[in-house]
Amino acid sequence: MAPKPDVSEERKDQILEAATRVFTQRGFDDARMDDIVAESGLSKGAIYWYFDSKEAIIVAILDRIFYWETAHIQKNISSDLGAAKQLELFVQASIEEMHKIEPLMPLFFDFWTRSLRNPTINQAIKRYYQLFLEIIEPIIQQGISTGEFRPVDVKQSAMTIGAALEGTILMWAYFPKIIDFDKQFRITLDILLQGLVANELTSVRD
Amino acid sequence: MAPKPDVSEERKDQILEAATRVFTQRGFDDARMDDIVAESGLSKGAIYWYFDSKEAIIVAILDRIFYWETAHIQKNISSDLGAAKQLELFVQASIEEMHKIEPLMPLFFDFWTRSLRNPTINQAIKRYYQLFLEIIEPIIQQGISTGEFRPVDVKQSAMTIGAALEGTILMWAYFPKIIDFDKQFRITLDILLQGLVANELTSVRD
Amino acid sequence: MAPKPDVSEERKDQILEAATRVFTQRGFDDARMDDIVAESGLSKGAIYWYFDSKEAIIVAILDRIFYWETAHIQKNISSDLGAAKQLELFVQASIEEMHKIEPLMPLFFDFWTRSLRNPTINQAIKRYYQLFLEIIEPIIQQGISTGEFRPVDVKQSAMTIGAALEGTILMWAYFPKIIDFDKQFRITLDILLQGLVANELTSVRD
Amino acid sequence: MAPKPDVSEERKDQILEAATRVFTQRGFDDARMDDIVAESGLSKGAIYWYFDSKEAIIVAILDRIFYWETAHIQKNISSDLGAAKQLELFVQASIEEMHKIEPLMPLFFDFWTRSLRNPTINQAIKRYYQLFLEIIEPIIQQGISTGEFRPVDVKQSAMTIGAALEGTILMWAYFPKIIDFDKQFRITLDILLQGLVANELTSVRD
DNA sequence: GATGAATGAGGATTCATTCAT
DNA sequence: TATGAATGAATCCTCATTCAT
Repeated sequence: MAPKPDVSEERKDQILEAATRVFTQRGFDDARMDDIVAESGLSKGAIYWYFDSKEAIIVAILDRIFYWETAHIQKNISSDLGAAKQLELFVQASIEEMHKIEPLMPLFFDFWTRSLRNPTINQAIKRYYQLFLEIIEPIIQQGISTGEFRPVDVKQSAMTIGAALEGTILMWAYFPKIIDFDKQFRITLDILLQGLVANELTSVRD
Repeated sequence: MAPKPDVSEERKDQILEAATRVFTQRGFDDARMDDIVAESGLSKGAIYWYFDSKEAIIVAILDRIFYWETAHIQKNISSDLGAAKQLELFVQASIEEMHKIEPLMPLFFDFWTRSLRNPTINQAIKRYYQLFLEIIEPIIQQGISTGEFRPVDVKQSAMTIGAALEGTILMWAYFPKIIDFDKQFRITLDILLQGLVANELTSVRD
Repeated sequence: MAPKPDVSEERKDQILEAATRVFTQRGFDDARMDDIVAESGLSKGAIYWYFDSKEAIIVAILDRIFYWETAHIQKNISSDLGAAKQLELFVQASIEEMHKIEPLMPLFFDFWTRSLRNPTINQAIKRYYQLFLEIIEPIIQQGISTGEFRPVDVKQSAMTIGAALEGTILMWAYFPKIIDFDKQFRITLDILLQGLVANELTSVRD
Repeated sequence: MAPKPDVSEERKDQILEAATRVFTQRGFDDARMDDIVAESGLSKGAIYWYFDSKEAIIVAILDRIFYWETAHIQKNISSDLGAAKQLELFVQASIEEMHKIEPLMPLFFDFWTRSLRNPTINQAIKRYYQLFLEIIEPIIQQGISTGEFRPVDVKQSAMTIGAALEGTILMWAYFPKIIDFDKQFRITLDILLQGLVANELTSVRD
């Protein structure tokens, strides 16, 4: 008899995809395990065979999303390019990613809320943002070194860029019809770059 | 006989303050009505006498916060001042407000999450952000008119500023030890202003 | 100062009328004291000033209805008339009473159910039925004595008549559109009288 | 591995029997789900696994009783017999059924009361009474055709018989010690038959 | 007499999780 | 592996009744 093929990963995918749909639609707390059972087409026992608890499913979903996201973040933007150009490329890539996970937005709100009381989720999000900043920082650093950017504080400036992008996503969740996401991202980048590039004014403040 | 003094506002405050403490600490979904009962020092019946449901309580809390916040947002920043200066003052005022509601941050995550499925909460937050933008826009408009700022798109630029500030708050929730809130806000403002002020470079791109 | 007029009875009426409306519409168990408060236009305290409990109100309503009903039952149907004629008059009077309390029918169901566990209500209903039978019995007795009726068992025959009328009311509650109440009552009386009057057949059986 | 035997019908029976005992004893509104849990020997969850709500349980009980009753009502009383004889047999069968459901009488009061506000219960009872009438009507019809009965209105006469029997049950609930159920049923039948059979008197009235 | 805010025991229902099969 | 019936602690909310004013 041929060894039974391992369907573990397949089943887990099946469950996580079903759970993602359910969570997206009803929110973590309003979603019922039975909803996931129904949506997945599996049985209650099967769900619990692959995942210890509802919370474990939530964490697994987060892991997948962030693993996937992380894998796609361009870590190796060629430093041959100018810093501004690199940031542009990075923002461009971010926009593309954003559009891919757009339908999952509701999940992120739940993750944010849950991260306050679930250390695992908190760590995952933190790591993700960290990674995000770790890409921006060297670019800014390069920009300053080459004189392309003003001698700003690298970490704080990176944080400003990251915050501006994250904030745009948040605002967009409330004004999806008003905000043209791509355009807004580019406008924001434009202003930020203008604020970073070196010119005779070192600071607007006296 | 002295007329019985109306204590209903007092009671509502009592309940909302207790609920705020409970929700902040345990999150809306993990909070139990009994926690609020215990924390408020009132009875179960009294809570339900003043509020129809647990959900009604969180809506009332949001209303109070936003009513209070809204009342304190400086709408009348003197237009005698330069646009950059006005933005500075606005950010300064925002920082001060932020510090006042800092302990309530966990609640905002709950608000964000619940706003996806509770239209009342959604509207309240939307209105608040709207108000926020409506203060920034005229300042930018003035800056452009006087030539102090580049001829940027007013609405989109206001959104950039708003998003940057909101995003900073979000990031700060994850890196409270790393981010010096006040400094970060000011750095961000500095970069944004640099990006808005008029100078020979119209755009860093191309 | 003129002595304050006693409004007790007036208030009690006010409460009982409101309660009757509420109970009729929602049933005893689904009705809330607050419904009665609202319907009566009085305060919670006032209700409890005049009645000790919800159950007391129910009993009071029953008492009023049965007192009123009882008072209207024709006890002194002239025995100068034939027994059949007397029964006819009695049924005629019953029909008229029925129409008066028709809107209260739902209450009777509640009374019936409650009488199983509330001795006071049970006694009241029992007394009422007893009274009913006590009117019919002498008529039948008279009919037998005068030879107008067959020598049936008086008590059991009275019960048959009473049961037929009560049963008609019950059926009518389920088939209000099919049953013409007045006609049905008269048909039933007709058959019963036919069954009671003396004729050569003493019994249809054997 | 032997397939797990389907115990769902068994469980439902178990629950409905326990609930019947509880409802009979305490009445629907006074009965607590915990009483049913205790009486059934199952868990709270099991009860709710099989029935959606307390209301659903009483509906199911009614359904079973009426289904069983309906199945036992003799629809095929041989028309070779005389109409009077058929009615006798029918009443005899009814008496036997009555004795079987005698302990459930208290439930019927709850059914009657709830039928006012629960369409499902209302329909069930209506259907049952309808069925009852549909058995009596053809017998009367036959009696009239053969000249055994007077030319009475079939539907109304059937209603009279049905009402008399139902009414007897109702009265008996109040005078269980006074009424000898079987005898009373037979007396009633006797009078009704006497009222239906043809003889020279067409009507007792004038 | 009258008010209505306050009480709190009680109750129906939910739902994550378990486990015998 | 997989099933789904069974568990029962937990939870929100109700509502008859009370009582200070």
